[in-house]
Amino acid sequence: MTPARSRRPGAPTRTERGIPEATVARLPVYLRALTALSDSGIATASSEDLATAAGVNSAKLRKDLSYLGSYGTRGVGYDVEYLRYQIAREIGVTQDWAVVIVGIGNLGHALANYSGFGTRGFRIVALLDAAPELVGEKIGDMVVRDFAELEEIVAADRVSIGVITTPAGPAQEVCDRLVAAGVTSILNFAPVVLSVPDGVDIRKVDLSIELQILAYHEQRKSGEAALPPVPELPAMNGVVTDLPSVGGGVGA
Amino acid sequence: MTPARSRRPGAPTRTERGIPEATVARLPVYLRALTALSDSGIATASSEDLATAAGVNSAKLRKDLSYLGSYGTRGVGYDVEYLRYQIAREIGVTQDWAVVIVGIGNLGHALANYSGFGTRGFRIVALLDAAPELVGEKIGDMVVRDFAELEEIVAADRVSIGVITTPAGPAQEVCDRLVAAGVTSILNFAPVVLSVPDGVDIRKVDLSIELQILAYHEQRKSGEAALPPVPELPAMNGVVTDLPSVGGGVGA
DNA sequence: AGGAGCTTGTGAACGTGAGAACAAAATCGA
DNA sequence: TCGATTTTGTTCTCACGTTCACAAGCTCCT
Repeated sequence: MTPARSRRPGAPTRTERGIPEATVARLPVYLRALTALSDSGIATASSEDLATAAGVNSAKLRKDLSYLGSYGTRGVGYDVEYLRYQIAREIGVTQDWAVVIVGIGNLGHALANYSGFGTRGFRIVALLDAAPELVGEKIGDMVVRDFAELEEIVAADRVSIGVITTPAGPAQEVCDRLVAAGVTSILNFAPVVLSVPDGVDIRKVDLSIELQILAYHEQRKSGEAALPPVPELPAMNGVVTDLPSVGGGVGA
Repeated sequence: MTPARSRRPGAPTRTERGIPEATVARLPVYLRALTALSDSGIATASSEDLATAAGVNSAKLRKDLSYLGSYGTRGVGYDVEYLRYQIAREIGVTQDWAVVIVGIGNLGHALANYSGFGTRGFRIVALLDAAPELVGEKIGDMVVRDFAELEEIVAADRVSIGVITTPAGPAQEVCDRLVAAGVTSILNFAPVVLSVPDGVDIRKVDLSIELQILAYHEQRKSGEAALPPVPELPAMNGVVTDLPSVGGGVGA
């Protein structure tokens, strides 16, 4: 065997850059699992414990964490509080991010009422809508303001994250205005593909797509033998195609 | 060369099984793009056109479509209506799927009010909540019913898809009840990892995770040089860890 | 003090997905 | 009728992500 007593050429140099995207997407899940363990009074957890709590494979979890650094102790596990802080810092939720929500329809309302933003990494600084009948409405301790005030608000509060909960129609225009105002991250609930310049991050949440993916698998389960044959240029009655936005309210 | 005049050993046998998961997740996007093209009165589209509308690479789109069969015409493109029908059929939205929503808090309200389910592949058959003060409330043309009626409703309406919009606490219990009642696909908005038996599909939509992913990239953009050094077992004041559910309302 | 027993961190194998490139097939014009 | 042009369907290659398996390293017990 003769295990070459490990002495790497260069220092390990914590990667600090280049965490795989798939790993980034799981870090918030680990953070939540760690919080749950912490609330249960558990001070130390093995990768197996953590993996179970987060619903993933333990090898994957260990590899994911290894991108952040070596925060565990062999033979023992991870210190829950310490690891929790490290992940929170890596994600960036040890500071508060200012957020605006555009489009105060049903979904915008729901997000605005959501009473957990203030002290938890994200701070809603404005609810915006272009419909005059909505402007001035009170939601929780906030008031809906006119979409025209966007630029002013973004500049004043250093807003970097925008949430779009408008219908599909005005979404691209709203997006363009957000980007022009200086927002560099967008969470889009409208059922459209938004185009943004390089340097702007965009993520999409789409209820209808999620349901359709479930429907596909559901059909596979129940319909095994009942699949209709492939029709040749069929009668097109009752073709189902799309689901409109959950949000609503911003006019042109 | 001697191109063996294509005559495959067996019939081409449309795969009919084994469409890659990544492709399945994009089919609804293509469906939406096709609907948009159709609404614009466009009868034929090339893979390039479609790819632009769907926000993907044209080679990827062609490969995705090839899993469904050969529905295009070389030198011409795709018949919009025909392809739209084929994708809708493959996904399974040419039929209606019965859906129940459990947890009529802010988000549950928003989804219930969402006026696009009826004629579009999914039909909400019940809104359920365990809180007595919510039961009986009218939302649109539906009435909130008691969660205790779940089993009866699932059996009567052949419900196969359940949407969970409760807080984290009761989510697993609600999930277990749904599964026991016969639901085999679940869309979960509660911020917990749900465990389900084999054969049950589950998908998760999580606002706080999406925001945290954006925050990570945002920090990378703005914080380049401002990253604090790694502290050794730091003071844990103000650590941000998690965001509670958007939904709410189901009591134990 | 030394060995037994755990658990992390990581190298290597494997599988899936993305993109480039091109042959096959269809239309259109001469 | 035949060649030029267009666009699909598919093959090949590369990159990424997942999982296995194990050496390194830590603690605890004797």
